[in-house]
Amino acid sequence: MDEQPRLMHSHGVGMAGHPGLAQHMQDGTAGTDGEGRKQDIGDILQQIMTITDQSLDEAQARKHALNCHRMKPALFNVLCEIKEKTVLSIRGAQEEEPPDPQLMRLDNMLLAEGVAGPEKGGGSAAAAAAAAATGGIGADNSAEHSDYRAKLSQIRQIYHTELEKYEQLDIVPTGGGYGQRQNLKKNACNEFTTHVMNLLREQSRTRPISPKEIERMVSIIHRKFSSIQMQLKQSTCEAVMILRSRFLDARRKRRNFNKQATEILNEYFYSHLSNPYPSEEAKEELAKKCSITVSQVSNWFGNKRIRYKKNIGKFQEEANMYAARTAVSATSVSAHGSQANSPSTPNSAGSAGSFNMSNSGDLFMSVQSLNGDSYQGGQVGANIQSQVDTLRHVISQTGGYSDSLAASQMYSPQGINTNGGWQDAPTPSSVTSPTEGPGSVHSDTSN
DNA sequence: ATCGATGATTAAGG
DNA sequence: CCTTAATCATCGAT
Repeated sequence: MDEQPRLMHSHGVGMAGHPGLAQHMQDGTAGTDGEGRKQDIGDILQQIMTITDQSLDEAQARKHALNCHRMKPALFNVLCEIKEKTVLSIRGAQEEEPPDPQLMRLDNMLLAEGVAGPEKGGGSAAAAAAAAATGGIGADNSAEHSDYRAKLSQIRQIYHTELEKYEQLDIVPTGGGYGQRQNLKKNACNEFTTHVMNLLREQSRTRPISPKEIERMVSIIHRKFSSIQMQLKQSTCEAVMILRSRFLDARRKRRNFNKQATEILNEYFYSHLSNPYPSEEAKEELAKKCSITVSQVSNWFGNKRIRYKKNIGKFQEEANMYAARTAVSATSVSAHGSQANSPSTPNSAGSAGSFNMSNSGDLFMSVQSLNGDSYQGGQVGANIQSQVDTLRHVISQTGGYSDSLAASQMYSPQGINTNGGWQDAPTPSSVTSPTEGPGSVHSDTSN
């Protein structure tokens, strides 16, 4: 495009298209004195100003005369050749790049995410509706999943409509570049390409534009559109990734466990406070009871342990409560019941099912805390109170702690000593806690 | 809007 | 794999 003035110049000179103008230009280039040049420019400007005065017919006739000039084809070819050598050789270098690995990666990913592939199912809206309609307990999960799918299909739709615009199909400049195009789908790329092609063909009547050059231009356009496509794919990938992280990252859709599950977990925790490492079976059982996964149980215990250890005081009340509960269920049958043989939690929330006192150490601890503060004793009843009394007695004998501060301090010897935690407990996951040797805990306590 | 509680993830160590 | 410790991101109450 930028060569236009020069080419026009060439035409003017070579073909005498505009006698007056050519004359002056020749004069201008030949003359060396500034005086004459200035005058030439003035003349040229004058002519340019008056060029619109010429009738259209006259211009057309002149153009026609140009086109039909006998020297035109030869000159045209020569000029094309020269242009080929000078201008086009510069950018002939980067042709036919190999398939971009990044593009392939993007394609693969889009395919894997179901964005690029064929539409599946009868429209995801229906699927989403169906999933949402199932309702019930699992509704939360499936609803979010369907929401995810709906969003994904939205992305997918945008992607496809956009992609179609930029897709390039069969623009075949057959033979000499004046060939016919076939199967032209109407989209931005093809429209633009044909437009440019037509424009260049039109101009090739007045400018030296070889068919080869048109072809090259087409390929340049295609490259540009390819890069647009690439960008589209890239941003689609990004969108999918964001969507994924938004919906599939469990952290982001965290739901608190329901109260019952928390109760069960807490009961297990506080009744095994000396060694709160449930075995694999225990975890499975807890998971089943709480309707959560085993790894969620593991997470819960991991979090609980660390948070309990970090701030025991904060958990006192909770500890009291669960310990008291355990104690109640244990004492209410007024028997030192041995464990149920399964690694089950002491008692399932609220029900008077399995009364078991996991170990006396824990009870001891719980009562210590009762001794300390804030326990109102409402539902517990007299037998607990008596135990409190007894233990208070014991405590006062052994340690001499008598105020609420003592309670929190008394927790630590349980197993968490100042040096760091339950670490001297038996190998965590290999111990099925309910079948523990009672003595060990006591010895722990006495430390 | 803010803030503590909480489930999940990550890094480091075994 | 397991753990701990730190951290993230959300929930839920205020």
